[in-house]
Amino acid sequence: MADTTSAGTAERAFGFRPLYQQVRESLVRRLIDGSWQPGQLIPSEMELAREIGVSQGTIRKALNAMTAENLLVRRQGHGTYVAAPEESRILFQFFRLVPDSGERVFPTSRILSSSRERATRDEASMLKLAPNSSVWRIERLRSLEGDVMIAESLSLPARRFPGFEKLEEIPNNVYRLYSERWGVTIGKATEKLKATSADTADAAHLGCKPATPILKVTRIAFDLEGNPVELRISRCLTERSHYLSELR
Amino acid sequence: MADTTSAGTAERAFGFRPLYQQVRESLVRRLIDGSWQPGQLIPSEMELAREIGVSQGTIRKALNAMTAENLLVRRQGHGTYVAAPEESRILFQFFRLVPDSGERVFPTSRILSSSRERATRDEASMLKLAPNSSVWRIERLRSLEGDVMIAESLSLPARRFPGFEKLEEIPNNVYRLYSERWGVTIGKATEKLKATSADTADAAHLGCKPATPILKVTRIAFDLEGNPVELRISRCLTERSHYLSELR
DNA sequence: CAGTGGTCTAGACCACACA
DNA sequence: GTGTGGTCTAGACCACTGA
Repeated sequence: MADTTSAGTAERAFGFRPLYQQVRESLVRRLIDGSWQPGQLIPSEMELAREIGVSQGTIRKALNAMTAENLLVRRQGHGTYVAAPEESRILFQFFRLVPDSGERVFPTSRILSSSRERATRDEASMLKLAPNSSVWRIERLRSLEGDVMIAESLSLPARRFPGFEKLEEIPNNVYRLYSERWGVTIGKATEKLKATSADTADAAHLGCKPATPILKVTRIAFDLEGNPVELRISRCLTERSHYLSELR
Repeated sequence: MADTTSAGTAERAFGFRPLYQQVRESLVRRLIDGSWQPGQLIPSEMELAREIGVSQGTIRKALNAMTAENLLVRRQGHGTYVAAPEESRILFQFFRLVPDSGERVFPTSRILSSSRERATRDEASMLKLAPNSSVWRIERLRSLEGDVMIAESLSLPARRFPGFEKLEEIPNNVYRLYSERWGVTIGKATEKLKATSADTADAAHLGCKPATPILKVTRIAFDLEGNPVELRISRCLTERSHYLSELR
C-alpha cells in the first residue's frame, strides 16, 4: 500500500483507484475474514495510518465511507467499533413494518417449522445456487404489539449454515445469529413488494379472512462480499400497520 | 462567517455548530430563495472559499454533503451544478414501481380531472394545513409499458401553487413543473404502503376485477425547508410489477 | 492549454469520554 | 490529563473536460 503513495504510476497503468478506496477494501477484508469481529474496538486512526503507511486523512476517509455503509460505528472520545447486529440497528435498517399509530417496535417471533429441503427453482435462482442444492427452510410468525402481523419463510443455503439442525432455538434476531454462529454478516438487502390475497394458510396464521389483501415482501439479503445468503418471503397484514419507505 | 474561523468562542456559547454545516445552510438558503436555479452552474470551490471566507476544504465538505442529499451534482473537469428534476433522476429517486421483468421505465400519464377543493381532514393533517384550506386535487392514470398500472390522486396546498387553474396542460413529471413554475423543489418524501382491494372505480381505471389486491402508496413530499407540499395516493396493480425497496 | 473537481498529505486545534 | 474522533486549514498533485 505504501508503494502507491509516492508512485501511483504502476497503479495507474492498471486503472486508477483512489488510495482511500484501496484502504477501504483492505479493511473490509478484515471484516470478511473475521480478523475484526462485530462489536470490537478497532485501532485508532493514527495506529492504522502508521500500520498501512498512509496519512491519517486517508484512513479517515476510508473509515467514514465504511461508517456510511453501516459497517462501522464511530464515537468521539471512544474510538471506532465494528457494527454489531443489535436490535435497535436492525430495527431501523431492515425492519420496515410500522404500526399505524405509534413508534417502531421490534416484533416477536414464533417458529412454526424448520427443515432441510431441496431448493425450488425460484430459491436456487434468487440465491444463485446450483439446481437441487439443499436449503434450510424456516417458517415463522411475527407479532407487533401482541398481534400476529407477518407470516414468513426464510430460505438459507445449507452450505453457508452447516449444523443448522443442531440449534436448540432460533432467536428472533436471526441476523445476529448468522453473525455469531457462522460469521455471516448481512450488509444490504433488496425487497420487492406486491399486493396479494391471503390464502387459507395465511388466513389461519394471521387470523384474518381468506382473500384479505396482504403485502408480500420478497427480500434477498447479501453478505459483505455481495453474495445472496438469505431469501425471505413475508406476508404481512397491513390493516393496522404499514411498510415505511423513505425517499431521499 | 469569517468571524467564526478564528474565534469560535461566541458561537460555542450558543451551541457549537461546525463551520461546514453553517456553510451548507447558507448555500441551501440560496437554493430556497432561488438565487441559484436548478441546472445552474455555481461558483467553483475556490471562488466560494474566497467569497465566504473559509478554506476550500470546508467549502468542499459542505458541497459534498449537499451532493449526497441530491441537491447538487458535481462533475470533475466541469463544475458544480444545482440538481434539476430531470426524468432520469426523478425516475431513480422517487419512482419505485418496476416491471417484474425488465428495466426501470418512466411511466406515461393521463389526467382524469383537476379541481380546487376543500381539504379533507386527512389532507389537512398530512399537509399541515388549517382545516378547510383549499387544495388542488388532480386525478390521473399512469401506464408502464402501455398498460395502466397506477391510479393516483395528488393534493397540493392551493396557497403554494397560485394560478394552477391556468395551466394548459399538466405534464407527466410534475416535480419539474413545481420547480419551474412555482420554485418549489422537492427534497425528500416518505411513503407508507398498504395492501388493499380495488373498489369499482379502481377496477374501472386499472382494468382489473373489483377486489383485486392492489398496493396503496401514500406519499408526502417535502420541499427544501421540510414543509409538506404534496400528498399523493397511488393505487397500484402489482400483478406484473413490484415496488422496489433497497435496504443499505 | 487552463480550470474544474478529486485525492492525499500534514499539522493545528476542538469536543468528548473516561480514568 | 490523556487519547479518541471531529473540524479546519493549507498546499501539492492528479484526473477529467472543453476550448
